[in-house]
Amino acid sequence: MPELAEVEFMRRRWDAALEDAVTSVELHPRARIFRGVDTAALARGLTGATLTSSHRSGKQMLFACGDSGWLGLHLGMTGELRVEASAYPIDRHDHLVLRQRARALVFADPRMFGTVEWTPGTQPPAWWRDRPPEIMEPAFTAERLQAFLARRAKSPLKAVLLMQEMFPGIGNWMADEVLWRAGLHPARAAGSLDAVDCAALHRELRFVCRGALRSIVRDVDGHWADPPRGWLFHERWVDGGRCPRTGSPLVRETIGGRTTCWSPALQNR
DNA sequence: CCAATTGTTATTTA
DNA sequence: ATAAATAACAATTG
Repeated sequence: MPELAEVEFMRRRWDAALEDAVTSVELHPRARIFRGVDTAALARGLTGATLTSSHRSGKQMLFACGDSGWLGLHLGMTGELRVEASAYPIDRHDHLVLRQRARALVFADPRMFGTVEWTPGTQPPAWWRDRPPEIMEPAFTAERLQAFLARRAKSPLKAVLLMQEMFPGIGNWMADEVLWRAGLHPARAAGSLDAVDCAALHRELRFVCRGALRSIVRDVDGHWADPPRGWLFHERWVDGGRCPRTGSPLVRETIGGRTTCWSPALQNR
């Protein structure tokens, strides 16, 4: 479920725990979510440690745990972070529970496509240093975008927008939202865009990321808020959904291996 | 029973 | 060899 802004929402949930010590750790060591992780070292490193800061890059989160180490989390398709009361009993799909004096921090993920990782020591993990620029940052230029599209010339735009190495945080609904706003057909070959199309794509990528972060991160009764009215988001899963701009029927089909919703009347370039 | 799911990666195909 | 397409992962819901 979680894309850029939903991940940011989850990160901020755990910020309630910063500067507090972890008194104990509960986990299911054999859960697939811990594939490749030394769970004994993770439990040892986190017990008694203090969460000192939290970070996000795309859909990846990183929590600094004092001098002890770094906890990396990815929510996959169905992961979530929650804050529960200190006596909260671990539930079936909760894979990692960090207990503090005042609360319990829970990482749950029914489908276990998410990942947990632990890097001991004071230096952040190598993968964190190599993260690509966020779409909102100045380093995400139209020139970089155009060069990337040229290297994926024959792939449909929809598939290319899901590539995290260039578009960190973009997922299925955000990709559809961006292409809809840019008026670009999701099956259009990435290498066929001229400078004008490319500029439009660049502009709408930034618009959708900014708008999603501004709206979704707001807390509404313990859950994230919806994107603004008028966004494709509100129509894309509705049977008989209509394009918010043209009022014409929307179409759903598999493009780039994912269910894609688009407006034939609007996305004709 | 069948198909679907807002993610990523390994494997297969072209 | 490389890029693109597909299967796989796992659980749940309709």
